[in-house]
Amino acid sequence: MLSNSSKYALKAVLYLALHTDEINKIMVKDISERINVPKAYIAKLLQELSKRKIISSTKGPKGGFYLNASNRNETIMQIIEVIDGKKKLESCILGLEDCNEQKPCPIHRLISPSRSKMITLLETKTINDLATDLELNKTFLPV
Amino acid sequence: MLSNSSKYALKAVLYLALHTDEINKIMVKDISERINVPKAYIAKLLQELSKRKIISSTKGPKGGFYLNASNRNETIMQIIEVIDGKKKLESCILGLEDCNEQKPCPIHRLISPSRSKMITLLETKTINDLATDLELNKTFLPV
DNA sequence: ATAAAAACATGATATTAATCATATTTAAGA
DNA sequence: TCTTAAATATGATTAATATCATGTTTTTAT
Ligand code: FES
Ligand code: FES
Repeated sequence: MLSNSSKYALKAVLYLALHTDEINKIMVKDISERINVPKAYIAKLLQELSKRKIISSTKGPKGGFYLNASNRNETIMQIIEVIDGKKKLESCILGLEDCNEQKPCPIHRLISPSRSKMITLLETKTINDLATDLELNKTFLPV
Repeated sequence: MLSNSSKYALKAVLYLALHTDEINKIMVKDISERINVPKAYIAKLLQELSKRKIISSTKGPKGGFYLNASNRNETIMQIIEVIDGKKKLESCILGLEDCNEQKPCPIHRLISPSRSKMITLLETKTINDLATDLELNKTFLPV
């Protein structure tokens, strides 16, 4: 469903949501340790997210990664899109070129409603929404 | 979501459902051509499915692969399980060791109901069900 | 100005999944 | 019973992901 890279990216961004802001930044070494993902690997992902303005960063001493208010309103899907590309979730489950109601493959109707629901949720929920759940201990983000 | 291998396997089994029985078998070379999957690749998958009794086969001249009545009542999920393993669909989308309601990850509640629905359907629908839809032109299986 | 600390850019290696190849076994038919 | 046509078993190669490494640029503080 999601690549390892997307999972890691999502974890990292949620960690940033809980522990950073414009004042309190965190560097890749610390993120890596806290979410238990290899430093060089998560660094590459964070750099990509930063380039696409999903997260923020500043170089140099006292620099690091963080989320600003605008970043917090990005949706889950935007992260997934940057890392995995959009088609991955929407493509035909049997690998048909294009997935639609007019010429559905044998399992299209079985999974399409559930999948659409899922996609809509991922497109709607923001980083902030998930961070709030975590803060209220409604959900958990183990290492 | 599904591996390439599972997709191919599913296509192949559906093709068998439409075009074979105990009398009329088909050999791997022909399946390969009709579903547009490399011969050596689909051969390996069919052999695995045959070993697990999801499909039937006989060796030697006039031999080939086919579905018997019992095969037709296998569910979609059984095919996926043989090829991909069950955990692939049920595992936590963030890669958490175990996915459950007690300690849900931040997106568990977003996707869990849809995913459960999907899994139930895959566990319920049989090869025969899908083949019937195809025969009635309710669904399509392009190459 | 300069040194140090951080992200950034780029590329190399390792692991896994996808694909291909081939020798062996089994069954049908002459 | 011998030849041939098929699946079967096993392994090799290739391609895609995941992982790691390192030099470059920017910024802060001396
Ligand atoms: S056509 Fe296959 S999932 Fe939509
Ligand atoms: S705990 Fe992550 S999807 Fe269930």
